[in-house]
Amino acid sequence: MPAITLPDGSVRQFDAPVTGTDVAAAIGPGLARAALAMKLDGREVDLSTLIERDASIVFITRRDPEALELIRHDAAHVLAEAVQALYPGTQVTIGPSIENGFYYDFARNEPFTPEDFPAIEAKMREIVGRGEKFVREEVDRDEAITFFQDKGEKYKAQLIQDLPGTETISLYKQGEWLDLCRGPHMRSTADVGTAFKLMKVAGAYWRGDHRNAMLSRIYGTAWRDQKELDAYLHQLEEAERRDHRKIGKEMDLFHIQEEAVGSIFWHPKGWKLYRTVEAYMRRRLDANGYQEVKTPQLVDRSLWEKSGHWDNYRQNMFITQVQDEDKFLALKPMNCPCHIQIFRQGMRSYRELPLRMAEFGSCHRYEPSGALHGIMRVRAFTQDDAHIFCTEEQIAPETARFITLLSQIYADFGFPDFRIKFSDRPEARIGSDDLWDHAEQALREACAIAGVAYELNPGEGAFYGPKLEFVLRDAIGRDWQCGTLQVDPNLPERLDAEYVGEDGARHRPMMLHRAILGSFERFLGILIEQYAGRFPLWLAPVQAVVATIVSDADDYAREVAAAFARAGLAVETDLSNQKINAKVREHSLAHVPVLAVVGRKEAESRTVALRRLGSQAQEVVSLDEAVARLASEATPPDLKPGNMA
RNA sequence: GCCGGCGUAGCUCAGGGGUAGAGCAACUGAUUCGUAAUCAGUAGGUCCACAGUUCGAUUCUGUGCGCCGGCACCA
Repeated sequence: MPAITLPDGSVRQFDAPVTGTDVAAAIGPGLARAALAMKLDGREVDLSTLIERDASIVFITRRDPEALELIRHDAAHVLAEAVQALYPGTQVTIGPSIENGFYYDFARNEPFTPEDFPAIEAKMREIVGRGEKFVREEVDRDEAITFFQDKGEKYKAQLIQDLPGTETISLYKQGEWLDLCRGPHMRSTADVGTAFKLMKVAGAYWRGDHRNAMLSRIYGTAWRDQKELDAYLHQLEEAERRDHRKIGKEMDLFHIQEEAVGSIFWHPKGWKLYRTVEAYMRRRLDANGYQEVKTPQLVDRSLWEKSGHWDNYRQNMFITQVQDEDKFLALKPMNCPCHIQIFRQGMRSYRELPLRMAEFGSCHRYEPSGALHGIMRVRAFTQDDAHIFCTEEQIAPETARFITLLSQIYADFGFPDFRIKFSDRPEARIGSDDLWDHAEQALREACAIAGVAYELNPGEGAFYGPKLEFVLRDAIGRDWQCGTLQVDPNLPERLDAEYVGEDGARHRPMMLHRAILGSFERFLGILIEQYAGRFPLWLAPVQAVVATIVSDADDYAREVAAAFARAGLAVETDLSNQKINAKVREHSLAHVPVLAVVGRKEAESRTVALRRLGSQAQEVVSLDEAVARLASEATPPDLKPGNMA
């Protein structure tokens, strides 16, 4: 007879097997109404699950974080039913809950369009309104396969076929409609509520494999209530406003045009921003024991053959041939082979290790057209690349040192939070298990030393070694890998890098590929979105505009601008024949952080009226004080007094 | 690369089988004004490219290119 333990530690005895529904009802009518599902001994299950033995229960109500996932998963089922009701002959495949919502992949000859959404949403509301109970049914595997095959649902039949033989096959019914599903579900379709919205249609490969058929995916978002849904939609709108492509245009930072797809035309202001970031990075690297180098763009095929890129990466490389010559040169897609060439010059000693070789390396990769995205994913980019040549014992301390540097740099750019993914050995790999054990252990150790947490990304390491990936999130919620650190024993081997050890013998160094920004292009895109174009003063490409109220102040305005410029500030003047209101508006829209307004009063008293972006307030200060204050604020974080690296 | 959508002035967009329109920006003139748009005027277009249908295509059809959203890719 089951004894049920509740989260508060209390125990309830039942003299016959009970369901979660029974237990909730026994506790009280409020809970009976609110409970959507439960955790039975830690496992999420339907409320209707029969409990025959002693167990602990935690009920899941709409308030709980787990509820969102249930709502979204159930919404996917409701979407599938609605689509099959409206478009007979459509096959269902899978429909999971995802961050912020859900999707369902359908197989249908006609693709869906957003014009179909109102009808589908109406049908979904109807299904939710009916409040059909979700009923779980466990079935025999072969019967289930036959059942779905007879229905013409060949994808579902295949799914079951490929499930491991030990897996229980369960179906969930909602009224007449049913779907293969592991569960759990809430009580009925009514629990989905009405705070959902279909968002977009997309193509997606069956089972995520590009060799398979392309299915029609419908994305939706679903929330606990209308308020949450509205907030989410509002957040999306806000994110769109921050899109770096839009702001890049508004602030005149860069453009891309058809004749150079995937490459960026940096405009003066954009390039100023780029140079600010580059100069900062260079100072940080210099202060951290890196040696900067510069290596060739065009490198003969033979080096790529030795490095293995010619065999494994050629389809992504831009290859050139000079007229009348039989030689193939390739634009480098990465810098590592070139860095090894520098390492190989002369004889290296163990005393030189760890040797940290950095390059702002211009790389070209022929990325698939569909991968291109503004300045975040391009074909011509500049990595803040470095390779650390070291011994096996130095992997952990060097990695820890790297993480510390990276954290400092991300913090300076306004990203105190980032995610670390630890990718360990993949199926297809080279190198002994012993070597992998060592390398993985070293990375784990480094994370421990640096005091950072990571998530495991199993099997996602490079074929030659494990890696850490450092991920930042853009305004629209997309994740971008920026930093990386990869352990590579392979390339030094292939390209024959060696050093003389303490023992007088020759040894292979380890190589750590590492980047912090990833590429300047991607990182600047993320920076633009992070600040929505309202950069902190040290990053802003135009730091101040001196604007006049009357033309009598023109001379003084020029004087103010000259004083600002002498203090190293990027300053412009606006002597145009416009009202101050118009000037304020114009430069605010251009995201200029400081507006220094001068009229007759300021010219006479040798002051300026400072107005900061995003504030209505103005502060009148003396010219000298304005210069001192702004110059100090515009100092890059690594050059601030007391903050030197 | 694949699926879908889109491509009209510098920008944001409207329109539509009879060779195009708005607002902002630009330019000219007037205005000298105290913190988010002063007024008036002028100029600006191979309606992405090519082919087809048509008396006639920017509009319809096809192909290509590019962009956007996904998917796949991302040493």
